[in-house]
Amino acid sequence: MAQNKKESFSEQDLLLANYHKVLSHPARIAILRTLAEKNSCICGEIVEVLPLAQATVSQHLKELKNIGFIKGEIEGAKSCYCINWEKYNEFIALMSAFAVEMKQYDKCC
Amino acid sequence: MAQNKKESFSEQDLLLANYHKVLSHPARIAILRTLAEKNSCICGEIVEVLPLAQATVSQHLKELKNIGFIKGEIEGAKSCYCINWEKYNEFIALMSAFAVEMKQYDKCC
DNA sequence: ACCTTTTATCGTATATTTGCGATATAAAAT
DNA sequence: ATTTTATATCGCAAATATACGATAAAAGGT
Repeated sequence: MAQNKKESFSEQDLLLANYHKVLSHPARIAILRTLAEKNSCICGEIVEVLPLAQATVSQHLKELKNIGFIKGEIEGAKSCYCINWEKYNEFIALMSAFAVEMKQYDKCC
Repeated sequence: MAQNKKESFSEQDLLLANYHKVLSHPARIAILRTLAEKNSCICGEIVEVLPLAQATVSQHLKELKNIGFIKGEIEGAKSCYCINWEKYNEFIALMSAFAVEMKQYDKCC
């Protein structure tokens, strides 16, 4: 970026961009899908399904956790992850609000 | 990336991730909002509003155009941009489908 | 106590993104 | 014809993201 101009943008635009950023990698999309489908949440199973090393998957899981899309609990030696629907819905609501806000002006070109 | 593993993911996950990627920068969110609000579409006006150089804004516009979220027409020396709602709606639909698909399994943790 | 299993983190290499000045292009204005 | 205005593109520097091996940490099994 040469210089970081991100702080010059509005809080709302930054927030929305950050949500999108977390979903901007196919591995993280695949992790969410796997968590939902498998209904099992164990980290090792995710590593098995993805074409990535364990360290890499762990990193992606961390990003999903940081933004709040998933929750993680340690169960003995294993880690149980699951989707945090509350947060996910919050994001969907934010997106919808943005879309509605935009569409009310739809008279361009 | 050391190695590019992106091709190992499903078409659907790649597509969804790419849409999100374009929206993962506050400048591009701000451009969409500006296009919708101003209802005017002239590139110069966007440059004025954003805290970025003209070259940088032009680059962000290109990315939005590549994915199809905006359309651009040359009007003499100026460029008129507008939101491509068809494409935007396509993305929203894809997202919704993903959310619905996930929620049907919601029994985790 | 020791080994195994499972996951997180560190360090590092490589790839990609971001940002901008300089320049090209092309139409409009003088 | 020349200058001005508006935008796109090139080339490069800096910042971030991605990937993974090595290693740490922590619990379970023997």
